[in-house]
Amino acid sequence: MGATGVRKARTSVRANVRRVPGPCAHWDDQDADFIREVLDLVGDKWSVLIIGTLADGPTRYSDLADAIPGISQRMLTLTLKQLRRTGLVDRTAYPEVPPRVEYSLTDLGTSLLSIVLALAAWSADRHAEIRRHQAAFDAATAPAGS
Amino acid sequence: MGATGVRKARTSVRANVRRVPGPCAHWDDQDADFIREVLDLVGDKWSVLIIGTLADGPTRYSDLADAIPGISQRMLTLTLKQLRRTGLVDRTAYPEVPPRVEYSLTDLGTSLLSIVLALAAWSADRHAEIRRHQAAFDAATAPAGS
DNA sequence: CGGTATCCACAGTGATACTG
DNA sequence: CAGTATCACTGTGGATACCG
Repeated sequence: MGATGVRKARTSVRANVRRVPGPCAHWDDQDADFIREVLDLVGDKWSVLIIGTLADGPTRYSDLADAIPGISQRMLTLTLKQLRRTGLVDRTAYPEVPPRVEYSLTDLGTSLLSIVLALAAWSADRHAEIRRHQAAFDAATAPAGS
Repeated sequence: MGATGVRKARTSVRANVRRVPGPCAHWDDQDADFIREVLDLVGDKWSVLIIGTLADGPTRYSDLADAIPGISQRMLTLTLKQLRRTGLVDRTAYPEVPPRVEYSLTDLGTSLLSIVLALAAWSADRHAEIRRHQAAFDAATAPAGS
């Protein structure tokens, strides 16, 4: 991997006592924006599903639609375009008739996939614990009323 | 870490040729739902910022509001509640006057933080590359018109 | 101080129909 | 087959005002 690590405190000597408008020790405002961008990209309803599907190899438009039940043509097209714009997926159109178009993960997309996989592992691992917390919280919060 | 790894192909022997309604090799529909839940949680506008700020240690409500410029009281309260419900943050109210309330990351929250940090590192690392792709894509897409 | 309640605007998404 | 166009709906989030 290349130069990893969130850029550290670029702003001179951050005093030992944090002055308020400094967001947190892990990233500065600038980094926070990058994270938000990636989160906006990946946090939408379909991106991760598409990336996961493409991880199996190049896939045709209609196969993607089949592999991801519930997605509309509109959202499939829109999300793919978004993903392409970010450089996460590639599009290859074969000038045949009937037309055939294949989408595939770029290296960038593959590198993101590994993080998504880590998140997936975390989700699966902690899912039960989360459910318990939710149940406990809901029980403690809404015990009023019938 | 406990039993990590996204649960693998529970559905008998998945034929070597993927039959369409199987989403992808990395997770099944069920896992996909878990991921979506976590993504919904973390993909919203403020959760990650709050988690990052709380990573520095227990923080008061008003300090959070100061540390995260632009957040409204409504969203701060709402997001904290959501985070609490999921078991990612703890709330401690001190029965003083004036009232004092501190929020802190739970172990669960801390474990998620490490993944978020990985994502942050990825963002910072690939940011320039992404920007290039976006610029190239936009140039190739909208060259028509003036 | 640490919230809650109400109203409103808008971006994201789905359904449907049409096109190259 | 692989999209695009249009419309309508809904959830998310901002502004503001009020409460314990």
